[in-house]
Amino acid sequence: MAMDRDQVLRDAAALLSRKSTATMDEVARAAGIGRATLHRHFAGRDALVRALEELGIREFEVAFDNARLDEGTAVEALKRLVAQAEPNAELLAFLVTENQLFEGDQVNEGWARLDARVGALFRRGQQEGDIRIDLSPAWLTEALYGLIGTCAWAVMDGRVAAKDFQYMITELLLGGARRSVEQ
Amino acid sequence: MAMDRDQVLRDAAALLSRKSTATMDEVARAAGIGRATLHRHFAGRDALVRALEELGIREFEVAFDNARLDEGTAVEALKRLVAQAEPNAELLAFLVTENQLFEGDQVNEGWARLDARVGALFRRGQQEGDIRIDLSPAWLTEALYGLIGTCAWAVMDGRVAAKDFQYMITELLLGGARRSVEQ
DNA sequence: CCACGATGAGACAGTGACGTCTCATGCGGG
DNA sequence: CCCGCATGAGACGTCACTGTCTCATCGTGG
Repeated sequence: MAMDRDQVLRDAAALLSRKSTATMDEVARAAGIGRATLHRHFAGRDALVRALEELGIREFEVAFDNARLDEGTAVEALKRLVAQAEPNAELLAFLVTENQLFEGDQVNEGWARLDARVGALFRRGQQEGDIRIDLSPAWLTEALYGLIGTCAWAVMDGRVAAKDFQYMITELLLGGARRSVEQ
Repeated sequence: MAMDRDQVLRDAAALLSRKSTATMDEVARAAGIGRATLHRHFAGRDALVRALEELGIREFEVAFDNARLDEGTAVEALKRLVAQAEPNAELLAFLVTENQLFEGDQVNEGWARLDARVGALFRRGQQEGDIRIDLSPAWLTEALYGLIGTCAWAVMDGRVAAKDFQYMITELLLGGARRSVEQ
């Protein structure tokens, strides 16, 4: 009976990230509930999107905490972060692409905080000599988001195996595609 | 007087990739034309999206040809490809995220051909020993698209300088973020 | 200078999604 | 066992977008 609000939001994100013009009815069916129930819990489409944003921020705050970004090397922390982010990758994919949220230059405070944490992680890696300094933390942050979203889509479409999620992202982001001598 | 059809499509892609629910009126204003004119050239929203798809495929076919993917090493060819793709990066970003185009598993033939060319490039790099074999060509292809789109957005939002476009993508995709010993 | 073609602005009806409502169903707790 | 509450299905009016139309304007070529 009790509708799993977070699960509904996750299903909505999975659909909307691929078909952003989806109807409220389509969203409801994708989540396995009726349209009326969807409207009972989210006043409208805007409210739904804002709830998605809130859930995303909340989940990633938790993921960041669980990844213990301050422990060990930045590289190790980044791998933990990707692993923690996986369950909400589709949500991230939706939020990254749906930038109508950030209209009017009033970037959401929560996102700014997350951006700062990721940026700080890359900056720490640069200071410790583990991360290249010719790639800006801002770009590395964007690239991390982009690769997580891209991989989430690739998994959804069956082009990448779900079990390879963390490996594909971290290996590409950290090591790159080029085959080095020592590898 | 003469409306630049391709430029209108590019402006539309830049807007729609960030706000996929944008109105036809918003698209027209973003392109600097009237709504009536937009409708004169594109029968409707579907026709507009299909025109975007066609333009994207056409432009990237040309970009691929100009990049001469068969010449030199795969790494060199990839760098040329990214450079050639830059003018249409926003278009690619829209097409990659707007996967409602590919409903019903009837993937557009043109896209399949482009995918095949990129995949073949990575495969050649793997065979020649320049590209890692533990990252599948399918994933590398997706990652390339994703990074181009992500970088296009980052440039649009001012988080990455436009002049760094090619460098940021190729260096991250090929070399990764980790600082190697010999670098 | 004139005529033609394209464009922008606005009006107009049609349409489809939205948001709200009611009612019947079904599960769970008391 | 029965009551209560959440849900699903459907109906309904509203509204925003759509697609088409007309008309005035503009600049371009003849």
